[in-house]
Amino acid sequence: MVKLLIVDDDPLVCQSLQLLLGKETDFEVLGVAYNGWEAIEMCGRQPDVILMDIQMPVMDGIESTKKIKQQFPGIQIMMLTTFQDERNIRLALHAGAIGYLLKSSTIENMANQIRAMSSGSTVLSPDVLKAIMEPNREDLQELTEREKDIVELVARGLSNQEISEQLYLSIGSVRNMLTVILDKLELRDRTQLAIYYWQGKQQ
Amino acid sequence: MVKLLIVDDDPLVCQSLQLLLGKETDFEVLGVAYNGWEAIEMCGRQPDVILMDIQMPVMDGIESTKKIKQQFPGIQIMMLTTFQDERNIRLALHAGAIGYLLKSSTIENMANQIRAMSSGSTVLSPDVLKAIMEPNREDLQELTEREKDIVELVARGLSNQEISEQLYLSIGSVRNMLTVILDKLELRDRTQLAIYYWQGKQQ
DNA sequence: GGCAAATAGTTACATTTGTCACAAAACTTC
DNA sequence: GAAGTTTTGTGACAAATGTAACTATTTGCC
Repeated sequence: MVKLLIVDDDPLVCQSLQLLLGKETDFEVLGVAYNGWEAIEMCGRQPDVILMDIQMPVMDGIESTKKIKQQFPGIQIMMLTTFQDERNIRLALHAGAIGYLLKSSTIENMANQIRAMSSGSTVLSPDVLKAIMEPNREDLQELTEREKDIVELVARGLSNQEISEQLYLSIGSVRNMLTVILDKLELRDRTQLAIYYWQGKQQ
Repeated sequence: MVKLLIVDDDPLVCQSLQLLLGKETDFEVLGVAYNGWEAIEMCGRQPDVILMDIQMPVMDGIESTKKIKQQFPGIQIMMLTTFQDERNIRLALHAGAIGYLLKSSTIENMANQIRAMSSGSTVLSPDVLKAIMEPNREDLQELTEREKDIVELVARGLSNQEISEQLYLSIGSVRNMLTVILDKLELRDRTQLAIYYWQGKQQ
């Protein structure tokens, strides 16, 4: 029997999840909470799995995930979200969540995902996995095409000389463009640019 | 009903998985293959999910995952492995696998993981997730403690000046140590080091 | 005690990097 | 065709980076 706690500021979401998941014979919904604070208080009831919304008033999903994981490391937490927000994925997983799913899943899928999670496996939507594995191109949009080319090569560890050869440019141009890129992204040097490319904005 | 294909060069593993998973009422084991080639041939039987060993003769799990995903994108592939090899994780996921699990899982857990996968979710062991998200410390072992400290800070984008302040060293020492680090890891500059730290060796 | 490694330092040098000012094609867009 | 952006370039400069040679403590170990 998997004991569940549902945390979402929208009562409608809570109720429908409670109703639908409650129908599964191997699930028991211990209760619902409408914000992070209430969620922490309700951990006394010893749930196995918490389904947690990310955006909530009072205390958001990531904050409360951190707190819960500190006090109750055995509880598995799955973040629920309406869209995949790349920034939050990393934060949530670092906070200790082991699932990150879109609310659009069918109940049957969700139930299977919860079962897999309850044994400790990490469950993600495929998009979410992609977002973790692939470089962060989202904020590179303010760059021109040519600038993006340069970023790619810097992120592979090439020197200005090598970049100029790859792209058939003079070194001076490469350096000028790099200055513009660093300025646009508010970074200081190529190393920070490479880190940004692969890791995204720090905190 | 989830239709399965089991691929492993060890007949014992194949047989026991076939026997144990076959007991689940919602699973049907379509067959077993002993290498990547056979696996591709057997995809004609239209499995939903393939459980695939990584190390196999003739054609390994990653190669055949790539091929299968090209020809049959709808088939979900879960890699099975006896230990978590950080290098293979990325390769397997890039090849198109959406699960990466240790063979040591119980059959019940494995069944739940397969069910979650069959709906398209990615399922990973928590260690595996950690390996993807956390920096690659494996080959940093040949460095001394102090050198690792420096690597950490370079990988956060700090300048030599800033590193020397953080660690209470002279800039000269930082630069000397960095030279040694780059030499040990066969890298050229701090940017390549940062990339290596976050991304690991480029294939 | 002696040896090896790790830690920390200095000085000097060559190279790379990043910035700035300025400019000229090439390309869109109105 | 005028205006604005993108792309490309030069030259000069300051700062940061990486390397090399050499030294001095400290630490752990046989």
